[in-house]
Amino acid sequence: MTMETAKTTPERPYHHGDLRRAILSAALDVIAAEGPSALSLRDLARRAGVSHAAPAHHFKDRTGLLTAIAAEGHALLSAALTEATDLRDAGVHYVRFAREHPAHFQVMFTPELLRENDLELTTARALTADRLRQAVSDRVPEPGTDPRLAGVAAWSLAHGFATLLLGHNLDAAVGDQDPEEVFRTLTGMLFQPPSA
Amino acid sequence: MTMETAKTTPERPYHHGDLRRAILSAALDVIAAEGPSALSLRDLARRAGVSHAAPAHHFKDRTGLLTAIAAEGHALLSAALTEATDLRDAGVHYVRFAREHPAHFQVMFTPELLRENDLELTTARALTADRLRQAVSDRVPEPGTDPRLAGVAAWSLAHGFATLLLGHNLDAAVGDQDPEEVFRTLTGMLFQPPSA
DNA sequence: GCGACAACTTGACACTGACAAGATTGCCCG
DNA sequence: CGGGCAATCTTGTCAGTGTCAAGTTGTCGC
Repeated sequence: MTMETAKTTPERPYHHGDLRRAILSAALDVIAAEGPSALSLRDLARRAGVSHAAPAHHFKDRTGLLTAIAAEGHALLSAALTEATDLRDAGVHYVRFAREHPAHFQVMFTPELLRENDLELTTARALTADRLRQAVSDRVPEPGTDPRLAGVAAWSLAHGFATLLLGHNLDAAVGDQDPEEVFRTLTGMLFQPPSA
Repeated sequence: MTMETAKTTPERPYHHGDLRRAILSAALDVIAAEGPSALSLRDLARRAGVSHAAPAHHFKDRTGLLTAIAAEGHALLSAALTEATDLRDAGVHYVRFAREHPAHFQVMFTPELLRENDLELTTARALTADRLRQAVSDRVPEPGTDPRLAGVAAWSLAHGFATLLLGHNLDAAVGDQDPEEVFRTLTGMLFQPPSA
C-alpha cells in the first residue's frame, strides 16, 4: 500500500519502470552539462529515486554505463549516416549528430572511459565504420586518390569541426550562422576548389 | 639530520625540491596513460613522496592542476606553431604536438576540466589563437575564399586528424606509416587538387 | 637571532565506486 | 492458483578521494 506509482506510461516492465532508461537519460543530461568526469552513479540513483546501488545492477560499473552510452551513440550515428545522400551530406549528418547528442559523441571518442572489449560496443562501432566507408566509396573518385586516405581526410575534417564546435572553439568564427551551413560551405571550399 | 635530500640538481628552492614540477610531470604521465579521469591528487602526492595535501598548495584544486597543464600546453603549442614555415607545416606541427604531448592536448580541449576564467590560461590560449591566425594569413589566398573560413577548415582538419589519431581511430588506415607524412599527403590532396 | 612567510603535515568530513548479503516483486510453470 | 525462482532493488560496509582548517617546519631578510 501507499504505492503512488503513477503509472502514466503504459510500458512498465517491473518494479520501478524503465530504470535503465531513466539512468541513461539522466547520465546524458549530466555529461552534456558538465562532462563525463562529473558523472556519479549515486547521484543518478538519487535522481531516479532509487537506492545507491541500483544502477550497478543494470550497468555493473561506471565504465559499464559509459560503454552502454557509447554503444547507443554508435547506433544513433550509424543510423544517421545511412540517410546521407553523398559524402558531403554524410559530413553534415556527422556534425548534426555531434550537436544533437553531445554527450554520446564525447563518450564515444574517449576510450579511457570505455570497456574496449565489450561486444555490444564493438559491433555498434563496426557498423559506424561501415557507414563511413560506404559514404566515401559512394563518391566519384578523382583519379589517383587513395580512397582510404580520402576517407581519413573527410572523417578528420568532420570530426575536427564537430569537436571544436562542442568545445566552443569556433564560437567567434561561426557567430550566429548555422554551424551545419558553415560546414557545408567549408567542404565546398576544400573538395571542389575554384580552379575546377 | 637523516636528511638524505640528494640534491643532484643545483636549483632547489626549498624543502622538497621542485615539487610543483614533480607533480606536474607525474600528472602528465597518468593522464597520457589512463586519461584525466584517472588522475588523483593523493596518488600524485604519494608518487612525489609528500603528504596528501601538499599538491593543493601549488595548484589549489584538481581543477587548478588541470588548468595549469592546459596553460603549459598552449605555451608549448604556440611555440611549436611559431616555427612553422607555412600553413601546411603549421598543421604538421599541430599533429606532432598532439603526439608528443598527448596529455596536454587532451586537457587543453576538455573545457569541463578547466577554470575557464584563469588568467594564465586565457593569455596562453590567446597566443595560440594568434599563431593559428598568423599561419592562415601567411598563406596566399585563393581569390574569393574567406580567410576566417579557411582557418576553420585548416584547424578542423588538423584537430580532427590529431584527435582521431590519439583515440586510435586511424590505426588501421595509417598502419606503420609515419602519421605526420600521412597528414602531409592528406593536406596536399585537399588543398591543391590534381586538377590545379 | 628573530619574525614573518612560504612550504608542507596532520586531521577531519562528506562524498564516491564497489562489493556482499538480504529483501521484495513479478512471472512462469505445474 | 500457488509455489518457487530469478530479476530487481535495498541496506550496510569498506577503501579511497577532494577539500578545508589548523598546526609544524624550514628559510630568508633584517
